[in-house]
Amino acid sequence: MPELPEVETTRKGITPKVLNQTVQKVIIRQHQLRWEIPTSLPETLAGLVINKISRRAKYLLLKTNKGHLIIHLGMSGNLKILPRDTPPQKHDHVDIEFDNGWLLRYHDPRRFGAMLWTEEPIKTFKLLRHLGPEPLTDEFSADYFHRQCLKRKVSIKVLLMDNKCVVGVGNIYANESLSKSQILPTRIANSLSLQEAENLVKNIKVILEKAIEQGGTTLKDFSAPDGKPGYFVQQLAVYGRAGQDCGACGTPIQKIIQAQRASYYCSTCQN
DNA sequence: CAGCGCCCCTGCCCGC
DNA sequence: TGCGGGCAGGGGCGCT
Repeated sequence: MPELPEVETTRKGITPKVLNQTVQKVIIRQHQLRWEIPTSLPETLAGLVINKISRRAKYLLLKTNKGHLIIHLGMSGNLKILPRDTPPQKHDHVDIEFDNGWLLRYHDPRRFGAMLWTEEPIKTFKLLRHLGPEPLTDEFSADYFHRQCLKRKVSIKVLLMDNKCVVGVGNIYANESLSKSQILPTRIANSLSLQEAENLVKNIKVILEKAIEQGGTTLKDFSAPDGKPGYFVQQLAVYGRAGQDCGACGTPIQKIIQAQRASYYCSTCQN
């Protein structure tokens, strides 16, 4: 479900009801996510104030003065803000209740997500330590990206989804960025010219920013914490459009599998 | 280290 | 209508 724009939409959505609020109670109905939720989390969090809500890659970071609650939504997770006594439904695994009467509810059918706690500095936390730059920062520049390309022999699509190179670009936006940049997903990374890398970097930023503006992409069941769907799905040029005509030239969109993930492209527009 | 394939899990859609 | 197979927005991990 969530790539960077969806996680960012979630972060913005929960902030008004969660920031500076005190945790009153934590209910865990299902501990088994990607990693087991610490059994001690309810007692750890009780009474703590969430004093910052940020994002690193696709991880949401809820800071308290004792440590960070780290939430990942995996493929199918979402967070909802609900009135405290809303009855739970299937796959509603965790509730975090606040003093202000609102509830932060974690829902994740496939349970590929995670909810972890760390008291060490967030930058050295194991899962975050080796991550590449955020795509929407200046650190993710054409020069940087082209240097990364030159030393890699994988396809450009696979490189875009490698968190050591750049974070937050998942399958939808990798395909869409390559489409907009007129680069085939199968191109070997080190074959990109500086101009192509520059263009690709620019388009990744443009597409992610536009997707954030539109509340992300709702394919099946993603929605913001207030229940609103994301509207970027209307902008998709290639993702999920196998067999349909390319909007620019009419050639049917192709679908192939790379690294166990679907890639979509126009064989006329992309080279 | 780079590259690659394997999984974790549920739900839905499609073809028979 | 029922059932089996394939596929889905992620990404850490273990192997070569």
